[in-house]
Amino acid sequence: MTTTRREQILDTAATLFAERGFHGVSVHDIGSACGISGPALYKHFAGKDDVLTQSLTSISQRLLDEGRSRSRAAGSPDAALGALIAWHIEFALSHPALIVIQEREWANLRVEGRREVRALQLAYIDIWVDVLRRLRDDLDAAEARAAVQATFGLLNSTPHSARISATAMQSRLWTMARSALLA
Amino acid sequence: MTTTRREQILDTAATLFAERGFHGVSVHDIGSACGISGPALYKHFAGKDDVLTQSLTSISQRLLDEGRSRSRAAGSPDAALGALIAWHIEFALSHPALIVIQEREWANLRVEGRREVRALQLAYIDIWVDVLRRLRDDLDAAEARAAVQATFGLLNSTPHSARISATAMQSRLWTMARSALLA
DNA sequence: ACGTCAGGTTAATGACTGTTAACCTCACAG
DNA sequence: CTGTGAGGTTAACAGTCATTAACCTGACGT
Repeated sequence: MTTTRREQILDTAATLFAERGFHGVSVHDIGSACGISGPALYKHFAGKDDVLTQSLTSISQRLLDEGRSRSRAAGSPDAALGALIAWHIEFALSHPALIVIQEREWANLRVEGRREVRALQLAYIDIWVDVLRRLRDDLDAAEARAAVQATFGLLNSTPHSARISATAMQSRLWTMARSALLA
Repeated sequence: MTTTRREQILDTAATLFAERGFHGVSVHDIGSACGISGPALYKHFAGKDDVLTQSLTSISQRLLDEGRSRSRAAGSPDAALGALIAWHIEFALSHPALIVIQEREWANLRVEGRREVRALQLAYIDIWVDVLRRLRDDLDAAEARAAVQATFGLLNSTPHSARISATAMQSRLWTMARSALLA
């Protein structure tokens, strides 16, 4: 695999941020975990903030793109909902650190980046809301949005538990999310 | 209301920790938000760590005590589950900052405090697991625990959404949690 | 052969951190 | 009265932080 230094930094920084929080990690920590040391980070990023910003935007973009594509590919609203749930679970299980920082560290972004990430997150939510409301005409937009965000909480809980096998967790979360949304 | 300075510090510190994370808040920030300044905090706590520790243990203790009492007071496993869900929602909706730091900042505790908080959290989870397994004999202990933690994720998501009225949110979360657990 | 430049290095910087020390004030028990 | 202790204050501490500056190396196009 051809991981550039840049990607390596983003990866290890995400892990460290997930463990100790943005302010709990120093640039020395990040560099050190990459085999380089401290200020070398500035050859690839404008600063520590920039590392977080790039992480969060790339995560949000990826969730959005794949979610949109899988939802479109589905034949029915019901299939689309199932596909969205499966995709989110797949991502959360394979990238727990990214899920953690995406839901916890966006308050540490500077205004510009925060707006961008927020917009991407809202677009992702909207995909879910559209699909859900096609299956539940009793929900108005605000209620549907609340239900979707609650479901994200459910699916994003994996990093905090994870005692059973990945496949068992996968199918259990899928069932729980589906019945929570359609209840 | 008779809020002592000590309680005031715990309260405002919890809010600040929830907003910017433990390392993102200085003792000057905390004191300043209380109308006192900086080192005055040491007249009430052994240090910054101590503030977080006291916060988290008191939160976990309170969740556990009330959860245990409400679960015992219920007439049936089904009623007990409903009561547990209602209690957790009630707490999460009225103390969003406490919910946030309880699920996010326990890694910043020193070993002793971390063990204590972890034990309280596990005891709380066990109450839920016992009730759930009385209703679902198809779940082994590990699966039930995973399901309960996923439900916590769902219920704890309120601080990140909350656009609809409290009562609407309350009943929606209740329904979602119940059907997720019993699916 | 050679300049250039991407990607490292260490040293230095000023700001900010948690914590301690030394001092002040005032309510109030004796 | 008086003195004592709870609950404040500011000043000073050693460390750590993100960031910049100045310098080094080696691959590589020409």
